[in-house]
This record gives sequence, C-alpha cells and structure tokens, in this order.
Amino acid sequence: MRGRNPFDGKPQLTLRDVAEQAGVSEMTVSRVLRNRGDVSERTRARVFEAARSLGYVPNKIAGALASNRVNLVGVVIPSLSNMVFPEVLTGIGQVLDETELQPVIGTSQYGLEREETVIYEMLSWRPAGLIVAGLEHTDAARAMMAAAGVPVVEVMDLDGDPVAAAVGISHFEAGRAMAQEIVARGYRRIGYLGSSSMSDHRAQKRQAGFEKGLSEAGVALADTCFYAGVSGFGTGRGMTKEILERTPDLDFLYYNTDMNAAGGLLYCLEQGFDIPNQIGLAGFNSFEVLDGLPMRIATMDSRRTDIGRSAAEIIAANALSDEKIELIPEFLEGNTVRSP
Amino acid sequence: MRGRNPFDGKPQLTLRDVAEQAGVSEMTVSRVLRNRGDVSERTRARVFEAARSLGYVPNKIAGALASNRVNLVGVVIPSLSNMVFPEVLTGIGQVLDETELQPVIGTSQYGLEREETVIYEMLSWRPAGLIVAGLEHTDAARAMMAAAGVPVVEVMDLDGDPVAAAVGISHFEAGRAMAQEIVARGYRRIGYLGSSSMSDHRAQKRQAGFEKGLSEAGVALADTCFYAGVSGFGTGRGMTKEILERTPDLDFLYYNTDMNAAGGLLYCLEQGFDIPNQIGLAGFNSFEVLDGLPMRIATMDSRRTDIGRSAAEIIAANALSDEKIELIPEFLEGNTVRSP
DNA sequence: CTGAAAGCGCTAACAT
DNA sequence: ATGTTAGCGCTTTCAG
Repeated sequence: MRGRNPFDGKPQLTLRDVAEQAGVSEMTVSRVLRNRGDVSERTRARVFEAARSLGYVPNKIAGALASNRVNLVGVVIPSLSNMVFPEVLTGIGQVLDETELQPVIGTSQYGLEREETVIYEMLSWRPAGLIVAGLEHTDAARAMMAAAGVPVVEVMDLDGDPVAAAVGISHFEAGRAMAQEIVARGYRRIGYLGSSSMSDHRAQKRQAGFEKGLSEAGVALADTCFYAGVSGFGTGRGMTKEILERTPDLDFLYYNTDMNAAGGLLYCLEQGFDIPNQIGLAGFNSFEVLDGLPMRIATMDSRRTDIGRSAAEIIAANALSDEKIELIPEFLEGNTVRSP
Repeated sequence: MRGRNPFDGKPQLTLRDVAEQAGVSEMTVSRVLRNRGDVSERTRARVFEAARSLGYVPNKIAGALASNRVNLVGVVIPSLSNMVFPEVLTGIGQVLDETELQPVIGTSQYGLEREETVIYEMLSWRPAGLIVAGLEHTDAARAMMAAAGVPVVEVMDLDGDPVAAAVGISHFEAGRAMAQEIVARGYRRIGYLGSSSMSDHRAQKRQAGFEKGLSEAGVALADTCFYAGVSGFGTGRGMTKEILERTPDLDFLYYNTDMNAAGGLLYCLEQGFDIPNQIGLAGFNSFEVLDGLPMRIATMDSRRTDIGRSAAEIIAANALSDEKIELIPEFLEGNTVRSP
C-alpha cells in the first residue's frame, strides 16, 4: 500500500466536481484556475467560490501530462550537511522565486552511482531544467544529461569537461592563487590539511593547484595531514595538533575549508602562537557564521550564491546553451596572514 | 517557452518506441521495466537492451497519473540555512532510503503565507505523504493538511495543536528544564539572548518556558538582548558585549542557539571571564561542528535526526495516524556551567 | 507468459 | 465568452 495516493476510499476532487458545483464546463474551470483566456468576471467568481468551498487542489500530474509542461527544476548536490550547498540553493531560489519554477533537491551523498540514480529519477519527472553540482559523473549520467532535452547546468567547478552549460570557479586556480599569496607573504614551510576522501573532487583540485603554485615559486609542500569524516572545529583542531607535532617548524597551514581552519586557529591561539607572524593560516569558503572568531581567517570566497543565481538564470531562460561561466573567487586577506 | 518540456522539436521516447525496438507490446515493456508479473528471461533481456540502447527514461508523470501512485514525500521546512533543518532531513533520508519513497523539499522562508503556497504546490503533486515543520500554519494550510488524504506529520514542536500526527519536543519544557538546571547550579543573575523575530515560534516557546522555570524558582530574568538577522558567532559576540555592558553583574547567559552561544563564549574568554564560575553559558541545539571550541557549551540536544526518522517512519507505514510522539531533549552539561 | 482496451485528470486546439 | 473533442504516456484490468 506504500505510496498509494490518495488514501484508498477517499477519491480526489476533480475539475468535474468544481464544474458541476459552479454550473460551467470543466474547460471553463480550468481556464479560471490558470488565469488563461477570457472569462467573465461573474463566472470567475463563481468558479473560485466553488473551488474554494470544495477545497479543490488541482492535480499537477494530470496537468503536466496534458500540457507537457513541468515547472520543476531538478537540483542535484552531494549533501545538505555541508553548508556550501544550501548556499548554492539560496542563489538558485533567489532567481527561481521570480518565476513559476520551483527547485526540487536531490542528494548524491558524494556517490557517483547514487548521483546517477537521482538524476534518472529527476529526469523521469520531465523537469524544466537540471542543475548538477560538479563535473564528475558516471558515463550513464552524462549521457542522460546530454539527452535530457532541457537546460542542464553543472555548477561549482570548471576544471574539467562539462556536458552542457557550466557555472563555477576553477578550484585548481583558486589553490594556485592561494599558494602565490602565501609565498608572496614570505611563508616557506607550508602544510596542507584536508580530507582524505577522494570524492571531494574540488578539494583535490585545490590541493593540486596549491602544490603547483608552490612549486612554480620553488617551494615544496612541507607536510600534509588528512582526515576521514566531517569537517569541523574538532577535526581542524586535531589535524593541526598532529601536523605541528610532527613538523614543528611549519610557518603556514592551508586548510581545505574554513571550518577546519577555524578549529586550527583556536588551537594555535591556545598554544600561544603569534599569528600571523610565527604561523599563518588560510582556508577556503568564507562562511558568514564564522565572523566573530577571535581572528578573521584568510580565505577565498567561492561565490556560491552567485553560482546558484547564474545557473538558475540559464534554466529560467530555457537556454539549451553550453556556455561556461567562470567566476573568479575573491581572496579575503583577513588577519591570519602577514602583509605582502 | 519557460517550463516547456521537452525542448520543442525533440520528442520524448515512449514505451511504444522501446516496444517496437524490442518487438513486443508496450505492456510487456512496462512489465519488464517495473519488474511486475512474469516475463520470460529472453523477453526481459530484449526489452532491457532496447531500452538501454535507446536511452529510454520512463515518464513518471504518465505513470503516476495512470497508477495513482507517487513515490514522493513533501517536506516543508522554514529554511536550509539554519543547520537544524538539514539535520531533520538527514533523519528523514535515512528512513526513506530504505523504501521507494523520495523526499521533496520546500522552504517557507519563515513565512506562513509562503508556507501555505508551498504546501498547496506539494499537495498538487499528490505526494505519498507530507512532513511540515512546526505547528503554526494558516487556516487554509491546516485545512489542506487535514484533507490531504495521505499521512501528514508535523515535526519539531509539540507545544500546540497538531493537525494530524506530530513528532518533536516541547520547546517550552526544554526552556523550563534549562532554567531549573541553571538555578540548581546557583546562578541567579540570568540573561536571555535570542532572536527578535516573532517567526521563530520554537525559540519563543523556549524563552517562555525558561522564564516560567525561573519564576517557579523565585528568580526573575535580569536582562534580555535580541537581534535581528541570522545567528552566528558575530551575532552572539555582539549581543553578549551589549548585555554585559548594560548589566555587568549577570552571572549567566542563556542563548537561543549554540551558534550565538559560541560567539558569546569566545567573547567572554577574551574578556578573561572565569567560566563557569564568574559567569555561566548555555545554548540550545548541540551542533557537532562546534566540538572543538575552547570549552564545551552547555546545551540541550533537540534530537533533530530522531525527529526526522520518526516522522519518516509514519509516512513510510502509510499511517493516517494522529499520534503525538514526544521526544525528550537531552541536557548536555559541557563545561560552561558549574556543577550542581 | 503476453496482448488489447479503457481511462487516469487535465489541457491544446478547435468550435461556437 | 464558453463548450467539445481528442489525446498526453502510462498502468489497470481483463482476455487469451
């Protein structure tokens, strides 16, 4: 019985019921309820009254089938627990709220197989568009996206080969730019702290770009530290303690996210380190919630809301485009790095 | 053209196409693709191959209309930006992942009118169930929920009059219990710091319960401080500074959420206050991300994941129940309060 | 094990 | 300004 609707025995109200109640045809009711075509004011009022009094709720399934229109936009992200994704959704929502379109969210839990399933399920509802986080997908998922017949936008990342349109930043370049900033400020004994998960492709790319940037400046990464599990103050604190005990002469710590950096910052302050002189810190992802820490962590704003807005605009324009929109992350100096 | 599907000119594949390709009837294809009824192994293989090679994606809209079944569960929450709601979604997801059901998320942005619209839109897709955060709704929304004909569960809160089933905690009692803990630990000059928004009904209830608990112990709230906007370290820090400058002899600060409490904690530590002796702090909502702060904030776990799981179980059982499930929040002592 | 017919509730297109 | 007709793509039901 699972998933049975409506509850057996309680038939749903149809246009016909409203039409009878109002003494007009189904078609007229349909027009009134959708504000289509000319209907006399008198009839309008009668229909609305009939619908209201019966508690009629239209059946969008039937409407969608008949009209071949669905006002849903599928959005596939890895998770809602990582704050970056709700922020992308905020941007999407800002734009779609101005339209008839509604986002429908699905999560892949960082699994490519699962992502494929979610995309398949979403497309089976024939949405008006699809927004998918990241560029890494199974072949089948890419094929579905390519054949969707509606606007598809991949978001967050531009380091790779998008199926269709894409909006994001280059995480590789973001890492590289951070390396340049750090080296320019005189740091030389640099550690990287990040996730051991291979599924965080964007963090991987930042790390690669970071190492590239360092090596271009003739600096080698002095040490790395990885964690399994979720980012957070405890994680950042633990990693920081570990890497500094192993390599005490580090003068800079670059974290995969500000959440971990915040934990590291608190640890370093407790240890009495002189930040940013003795040791500097930087993260990624500028989280508003962290304003109010004892120091402002140097970071790079990944422009998540802008990315969401931009992707939603492509969908709203019903543009079957394959344009790539590269946003440039903003370096926020904070006060955990020395001046250049 | 907005919302038009599929893209004009690219007709969607139908069962008929697959049937022709496989040389069987539409009905047989339908059976194979849904694993229904007996189909010979040979036919199955042929059909799967045909579907795969064509890249066929079933049309759930047509399927839902014909079968009167929809495997979607509507979930209406105020926002995704406040971490408590994604955590409820996590619990819902854990349970629904074991079934055919899929959550579809809608946000009300803390607006009752908007919530009504979202509920209406969701019900118009004839979902298999509906989960709505909170007990405060417009009359129209309550009427729709009552007449939905599918399981409806209100979550998070039990202080009020649910339409049907409800799972949550009593925020009033949570506030009251916290007051008792604080008074039992000898604090007497107590301040409350929270949101000025009337839309956060649950925080309002906690505050009311808190004041009730204090007055039962013969203690009056010494001061209050409210903010507009979002919770975060900066907000908590700012409120804390303000209330302590105005009422320097406070010996306890109770915050509406751990996020604000964390900002307050950092401020108090910087000021050199002796926590928990000179001043104690407590919040609400135990966020894992905060593990790793210099001290563990006393708080109450609002059992958000359990709430989500429990609500999803009612939906998954297709139970048109009106049972109320009260979960009891757990007091977590941390080390920002004295021992009793 | 497979197929044919009927229709889900609504809307596009064409009347009037 | 309103009504009529014919499906949308699928599943249910009933026949074989």
